[in-house]
Amino acid sequence: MADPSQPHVPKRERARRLEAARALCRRKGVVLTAPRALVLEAAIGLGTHPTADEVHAAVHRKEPGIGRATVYRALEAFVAAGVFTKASHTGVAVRYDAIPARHHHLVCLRCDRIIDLFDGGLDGVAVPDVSGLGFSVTDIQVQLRGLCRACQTKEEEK
Amino acid sequence: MADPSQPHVPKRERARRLEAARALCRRKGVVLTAPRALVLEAAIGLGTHPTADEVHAAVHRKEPGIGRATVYRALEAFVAAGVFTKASHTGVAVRYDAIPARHHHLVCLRCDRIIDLFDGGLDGVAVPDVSGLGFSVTDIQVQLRGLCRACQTKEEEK
DNA sequence: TTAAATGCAAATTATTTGCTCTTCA
DNA sequence: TGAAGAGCAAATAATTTGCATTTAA
Repeated sequence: MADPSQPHVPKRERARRLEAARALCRRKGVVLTAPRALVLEAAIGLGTHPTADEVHAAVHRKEPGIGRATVYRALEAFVAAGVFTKASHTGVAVRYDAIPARHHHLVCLRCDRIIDLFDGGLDGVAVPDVSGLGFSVTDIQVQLRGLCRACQTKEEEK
Repeated sequence: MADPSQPHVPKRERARRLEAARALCRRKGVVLTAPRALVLEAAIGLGTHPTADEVHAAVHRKEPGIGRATVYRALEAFVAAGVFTKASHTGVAVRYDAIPARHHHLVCLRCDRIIDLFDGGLDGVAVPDVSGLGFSVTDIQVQLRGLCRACQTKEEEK
């Protein structure tokens, strides 16, 4: 089931990513148990931006014994270690934005708070031409991810 | 329950936003029924980036008869009309990103597909200084939102 | 040998849907 | 009058948690 809008990632590149991810796990002290190794491999192998359930399905095909919770927990462990990131999402609930004017967002990775950022410099970012990918852009937005003040304090306390 | 990390939005500004939103609804043919008017007011009044449930709670305080589904449907109607946007989230499931290298995303607003974009120009965007907001940035990412090729076709068919 | 990871099932949370009743053009 | 919106309850989907068991440093 190839995804035509997702440029194909060659096998060599995926192998490279996998090796880099393994190395990062080692460095960060994330133990690569057998189930986690499968999760890592599946998530990278899928190539797109898989959901936890898609990863679970792929893993489950190879090793039916592996449960959903294990996959969810492994993915979160990878995110915590900086091996993966979450794309276009924080928190479990949709957040609505009532400001029509162009603006940007500070996204706290710990508490999912979103803070508005009005910044002329960012507004000036030129929209690259992605028509070659068949994509039509209606909106451009910069996300700065990190920790809000409150969460920085909480992290220090740990 | 004021949110200290969210700069306070003065009453005058909120009133302006509310009026602009009402005008946009009129122009887009979104009928502002009584429940929808309350949703609009609550979502803008909350000032932050509320979840559907937070909006529902606020509306419910004023008018206990209004159900959750009505709030969800109203918010989606506003998004469809371009009155609101979704901040930092598309789709209902978290999507994981296995690419550690700096890159950006095309986000399809219709099918929630995420497409990687490697673009030197965007990589060069300078991170603005937001230490004044107490925020520490670890990552900057540009999101281009719009419609992927497949969804453009589907929209035309409608 | 002990803290961390797993597997399963149950619980929670977020969102959607079916259906009937109401409302507004 | 006829299509769109509302309200409620039930269904579905995504994610988390509790707990007994296994595994890796």
